[in-house]
Parts: sequence; structure tokens; C-alpha cells
Amino acid sequence: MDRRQRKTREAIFTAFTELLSKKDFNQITVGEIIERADIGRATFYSHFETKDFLLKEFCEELFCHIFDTENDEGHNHHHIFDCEGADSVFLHLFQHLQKNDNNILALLSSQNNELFLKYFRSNLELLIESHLSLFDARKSKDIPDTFWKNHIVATFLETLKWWVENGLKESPRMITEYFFMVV
Amino acid sequence: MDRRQRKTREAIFTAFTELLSKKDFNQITVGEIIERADIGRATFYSHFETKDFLLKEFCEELFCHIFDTENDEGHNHHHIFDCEGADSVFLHLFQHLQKNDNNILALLSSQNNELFLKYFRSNLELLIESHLSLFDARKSKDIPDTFWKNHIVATFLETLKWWVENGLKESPRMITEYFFMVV
DNA sequence: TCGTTACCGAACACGTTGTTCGATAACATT
DNA sequence: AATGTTATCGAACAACGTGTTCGGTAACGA
Repeated sequence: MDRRQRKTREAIFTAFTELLSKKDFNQITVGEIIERADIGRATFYSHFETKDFLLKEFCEELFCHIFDTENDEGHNHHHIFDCEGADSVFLHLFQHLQKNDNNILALLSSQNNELFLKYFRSNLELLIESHLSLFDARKSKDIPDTFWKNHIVATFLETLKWWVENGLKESPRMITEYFFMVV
Repeated sequence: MDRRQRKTREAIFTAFTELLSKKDFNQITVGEIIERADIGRATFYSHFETKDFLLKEFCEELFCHIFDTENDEGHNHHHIFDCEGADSVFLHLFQHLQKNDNNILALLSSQNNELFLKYFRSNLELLIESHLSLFDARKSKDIPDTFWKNHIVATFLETLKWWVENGLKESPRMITEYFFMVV
């Protein structure tokens, strides 16, 4: 990829992230993005068909990083799929989110949008599906499977939102415990 | 209130409800509303400052009806605040929602908006706050109160959304049981 | 009957979106 | 270093949505 392209794309993503942490997606204008990214209008539209496609690609890049299923051997940090204990998957996820490399926490705040949460949720669903057995002990036989899965996903998201909105005061380990206590 | 005013207001609300069941709030235009309501543009803006204020008043009217705390003596239907059993409050709420007098269920569907859910949630919070003791038995001492309350509210909403999205196949009583099983 | 008030409808200014096009400069290749 | 390619710029553009204004008309209530 051309260096110019990379720079432009990066500038757009950066500007977009900054704006997203201040405003709702719907009230961010293309004009603001290009002004902050310091690029031409036509350039923006040569990169992204519409503002919605920007969000789409933005989310894909973000969640691809967080929920990456590839093994990145050579690194010594714990990958979220290294299983050491019953709850290590979620503990690692909370730890990873706490570092907030990608400003994902700002995007979770209440004034931010639905579509972002939708992407988050669908990625989370995949992760939880492959670890459903962790919760078998708590599941009553009478509860439909889809209801149960939905409940776990929703509870994780709500736990995370609560954590963020309350200033990340608890440790990842503590939050993981809260999560497992209520689910 | 002038009969003309009432008719106009009603026409706007009706048109708005119909549109909301088809599209996201953000992609409904004032033009569509006034066309469907068959009123003049200036008339719309004499009733509602902006489209957002329309949503605001719309939600207030809706939730005021559903979460009405007044006793309407003389009626023989069960009010949601008549307490007969531990879970009757929520059972009545599910029953009331199932009747769908106000098209509230269509508005809950995924393509509908955030702001609507926000209003729903804040009304639900008030209701649940006054019935928090119902859940005392399930609450671990170590869980912060705000976390616990948030979890119950969120679980109720997710239960309701799951119910709607799966076609209301279960009875209100069954859904109430699911709700109490997971919370 | 009479004064008030809501409605109409057409026009208006304004902001946002997404497109177009020719000129310029950065890029990769040889 | 020379060449052809490609991204960017910037300015203008049409299309659309928003919210306002205003004079004329008709429904309302007393």
C-alpha cells in the first residue's frame, strides 16, 4: 500500500477516534473528520464510500485486534485464548481492555453509539460460544440455549459498561469475579 | 386543548409510530412524517421544536402509560403495582407488554434506536429500585449495589428483547420465570 | 356573530452529503 | 535521474434535510 494512502487512512482513523470520544457517531460530520485529519474532501470519499463504511472498517480493525484468534508466538503477554483457569478468558479480556490501547473504552461510554456496540457484541458472541461450557454448571435445564447465550453476552457487556462508567476503579480480577457472580 | 391541536398531535404520533416500526429514528425525515400525517410543515414545527423533541414527548407519553404509578381505581385489570406474589410486578409488566397496545414491542426491535431504549431503561430503573428487595436472596454481599441494580435492569431488558426477537412464543409467565432464573 | 388561533403551503437560508474534474506532487520502477 | 502511475488537493456542484417565515384561510370557542 502506498505510503500516502497509509498516512491518510491513519489520519482519518485518528481523527475519527478523537471525535467519537466526544460525540455520538450520528452528529459527527464528514467535514469535521477531514478538517481534523487535514485532508481533502475528495480524498475522504476515495477511501470510504460513506461515513457508515468508515465506522464499519474502523470496528473491524479494532475488534480484529482485540479478538484476534491467531497465535502471535514470540510475544510473552498472555493471549486471551490461553486457558489457565476457568475464568482466564474473561480475565484476560478485561485486562486487555483496561490497557485501552485502542481507545475502545471511550467508545463504550453511553453517549456512543449503537452500531459500535453491535460489532462488539457479535465478536463477543463468537468468543463466548466457544467457551459456553464454562457456564454449564449455572444453567438450568429449562432455559433455552439461545436465551442463555444471549444472557451471558449481555451480562458481559453490561459489566464492562458499568466498569467503564464507574471509572475503572476495580481491578480486572475483581470485575471478572463480579461477572461470574451474577451470571 | 383545541380539537385541531389534538387531531394534529395524534396524526403526528400515529405516523411516527408507523415509521418507527419500519426504520431507525435517525433515518426518518420530517418530510416523511408530515406526508404520512398529512399536515403542513409549519404545523409540525409549531407542535415540536425538533424531531428529537417529538421522540422525547413520544417516549414520555408511552412510558407514562406503562409505568403509571397512579392507582386507577374502578378498573378491574391488574395494575403492575398490585403485589400478589414475589414476581407479580414483572409478570404484570410482561403481560402488559404482550398486549402491545402502544406498539412498544415493534420499537424494541433491533433496528430501533438507542434513545428509545434509554427512556425505557430509566423508567425501568425507577420501577426496579422500588422492588429491589425481591432480589436480596440472590445478591452476594461482595457485589456493589449499583452493579447489582444495573445488572437486574439490564437483564430485564435483554430478556424482553430476546422474547420479542424470538416472536413472543413464550407466555408472560414463562418469560418471568426465565428472568428470575438467570438473575 | 366575532375575535382568536391553528393550519396551510410555498418560499427561504442554511448545513451536510457525496460527486466531479483538472492541476499538482508524491510515489515506484527502471 | 527520468518516467509513468496514482493519491491528493481544492473548489465547485447538485441533491437533500432542517428549521423558519409569512400571508391567507378556515376551524374553533364564547
